[in-house]
Amino acid sequence: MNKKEMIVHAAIQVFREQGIEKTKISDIVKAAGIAQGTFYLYFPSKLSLMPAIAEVMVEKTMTIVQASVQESATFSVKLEQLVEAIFQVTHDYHEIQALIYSGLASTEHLKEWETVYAPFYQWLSERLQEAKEEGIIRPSIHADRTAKMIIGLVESAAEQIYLYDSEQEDQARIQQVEVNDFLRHALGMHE
Amino acid sequence: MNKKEMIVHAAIQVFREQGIEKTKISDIVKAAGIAQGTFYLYFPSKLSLMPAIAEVMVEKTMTIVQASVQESATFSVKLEQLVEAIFQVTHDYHEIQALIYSGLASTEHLKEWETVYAPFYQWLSERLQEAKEEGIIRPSIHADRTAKMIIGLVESAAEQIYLYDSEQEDQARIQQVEVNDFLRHALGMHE
Amino acid sequence: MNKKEMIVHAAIQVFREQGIEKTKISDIVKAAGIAQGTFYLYFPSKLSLMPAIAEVMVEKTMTIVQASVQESATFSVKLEQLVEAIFQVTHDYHEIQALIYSGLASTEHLKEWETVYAPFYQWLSERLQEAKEEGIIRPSIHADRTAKMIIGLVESAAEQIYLYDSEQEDQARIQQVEVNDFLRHALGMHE
Amino acid sequence: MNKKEMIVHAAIQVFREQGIEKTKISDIVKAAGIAQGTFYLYFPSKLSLMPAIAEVMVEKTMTIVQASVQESATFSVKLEQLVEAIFQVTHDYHEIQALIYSGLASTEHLKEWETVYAPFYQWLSERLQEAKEEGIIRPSIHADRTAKMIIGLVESAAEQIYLYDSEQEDQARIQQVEVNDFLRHALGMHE
DNA sequence: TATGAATGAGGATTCATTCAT
DNA sequence: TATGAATGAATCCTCATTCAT
Repeated sequence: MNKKEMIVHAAIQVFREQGIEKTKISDIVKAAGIAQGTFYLYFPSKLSLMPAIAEVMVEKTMTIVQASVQESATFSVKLEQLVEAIFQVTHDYHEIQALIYSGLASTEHLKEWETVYAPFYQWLSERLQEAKEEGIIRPSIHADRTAKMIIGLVESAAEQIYLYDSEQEDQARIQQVEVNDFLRHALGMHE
Repeated sequence: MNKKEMIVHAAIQVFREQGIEKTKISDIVKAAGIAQGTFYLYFPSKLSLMPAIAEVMVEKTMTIVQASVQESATFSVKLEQLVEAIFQVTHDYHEIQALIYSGLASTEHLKEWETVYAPFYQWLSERLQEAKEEGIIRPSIHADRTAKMIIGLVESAAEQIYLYDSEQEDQARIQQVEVNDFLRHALGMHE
Repeated sequence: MNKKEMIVHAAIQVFREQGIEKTKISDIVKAAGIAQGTFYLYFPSKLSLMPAIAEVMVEKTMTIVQASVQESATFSVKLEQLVEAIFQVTHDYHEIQALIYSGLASTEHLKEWETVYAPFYQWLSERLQEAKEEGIIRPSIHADRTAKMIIGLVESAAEQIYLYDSEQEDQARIQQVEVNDFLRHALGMHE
Repeated sequence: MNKKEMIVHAAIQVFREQGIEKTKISDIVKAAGIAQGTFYLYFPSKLSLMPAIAEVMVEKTMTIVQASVQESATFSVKLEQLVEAIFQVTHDYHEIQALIYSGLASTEHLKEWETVYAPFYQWLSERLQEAKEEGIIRPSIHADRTAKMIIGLVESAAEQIYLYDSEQEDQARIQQVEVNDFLRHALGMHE
């Protein structure tokens, strides 16, 4: 892992522990095990870390999603596995997701959001397209748009749980079932 | 408009222009046309503004929603009008929504989120309950949870538009249709 | 004495003691008995102090010159008194003069030099003009130019002493005599 | 040109462009086209460059002076040629002269000033001595002191021009005539 | 209530200098 | 000799907060 990656990973860790506002650059470098000045060789400011962090987070998500979703499963199961994976990532990293969101939103890095999320959107879009061709979901589904909508919906549903009821695992289970049900109907799935 | 409101409105304006992080209290008081010290007569800190801002925003949203949704309309139409209203508010205030989100999320004001959004959730939950009782939507719908899910979905769908395609009104139209379609199926509406 | 003046005087004192380079803003504020931040209410940087310091120094010089030079004295004596005064000021403040020079020279404040020195130049120019009219100095003297030349010459002669022989008062005496002699001839004075 | 000279010349160039204070060693090495660490193989610090720069400047001056002043000319003409040469050098390098002055003055390198200027002072002192022996200038002239005084006077007169009227060549001409006149009288030259 | 100059702790940032390669 | 990434002490500067008026 090179220095830049070390900084990003240290930042994720520290941000999770104490939030962005309260995190000093000195905390990040301490966690990364590098000198104060070294930070500035790679990033001009704290906020400029955000796109790099977002990228890592989406990669993590993709990794978990791809590990969770079995190629051989039916689309219906795949969808459940996707929801499961997103709830999982949100559970593990919900502080970070809020941070990324605000970090990207509050800066000029907005445009990078699309780029960063692109592989995730694309992956789901392809799965939807297949399902549509197999007649498993209603033909009126527009794969690209629906992919974004589903990811948005599931993330927001998952965040709601950990936002308010951060301890209650039960709530997560119930919410997840509800989301699956909601999606199945929304997509017009039969069986 | 009293001083407290002046501060809140000045803050919304300045936050929209330069983001939360880059905004100093001195910027806010300058915009509000008051003295530095006066701020502290009304708010103990910059972040304590957030719930007040969120409240104003949700009020704006509720006002628009209630103005848009006709009591006499069918549930199906009501739902469309709700989507329309949320897209509208998001269009006008999408920067602020990100700010509120990050502002509430990054502080200890998290708990207030629920309070602030409560009237909106409740309003939709009641509409869903009615529709369920009238047999217009599937009986398996859990009104409270679904209300949150719908608002989350519609907001995230609307934000996606204004995040990337902030100028393209057409995109908004198409996305809106898609959302309506998605919701109708998800709720299991017949007719 | 207002805060701005307090800062300028503290800066002069500290610069004399330890030089510009080695002086931290924190040293200046400590000497001025004010808080760190207060400095920045009045000056944006250390170098921006220079014109203000130069002004004070020229005022000091003018004060000493005017106290030393008797209105009733002959021009010849006035000139000697002027030389005496400049050697005096240079003796007391030679560190500062180098600082002012480099401080003004190394920044964009060059134009202010003229303004700051103007009253001194003018005072001598008027004396020269009088002497010319009285036939005490040669008629070919151009009062304005010669005033600057004399001040430049005497300052540089005085600095040379304190630059190299900073302790040797004798050297100063001899150099002063030499300068007076030089000037008397240069001006074509017959007593 | 060896590395040491490359560094000195790069430093002169960068100092002229942005002043001493604002110049980082990294700027100098960039201009010199060498690596950061290489600087320290030749100079222990930024300020230790100053004597080397001063030396180069005095060499330049001496070269111009020696090229301008004809051995065969009368002392009167030699003096004019000297003034001409100093005005020339000041015109070309007045920023640097201020820098050297402040650079040498603000450090512990003060003693080196004498060394660096020595050949120039000595050259003029010898010319004055000759003129004195030939009875061309008044016998009361002290060659060594007067040499320093003259160089100080001419440099300060020249700087005044380029400090304020950096574009006005006419001013330089007039000032030069005045200086020559002033010197001729000061030295008590007949013929 | 309202003011705004003053505060000073906190943290960002710089940059001369080092040293393993 | 030459390199340039890494260092971290030194210092700048900000800005939330206070308080005398």
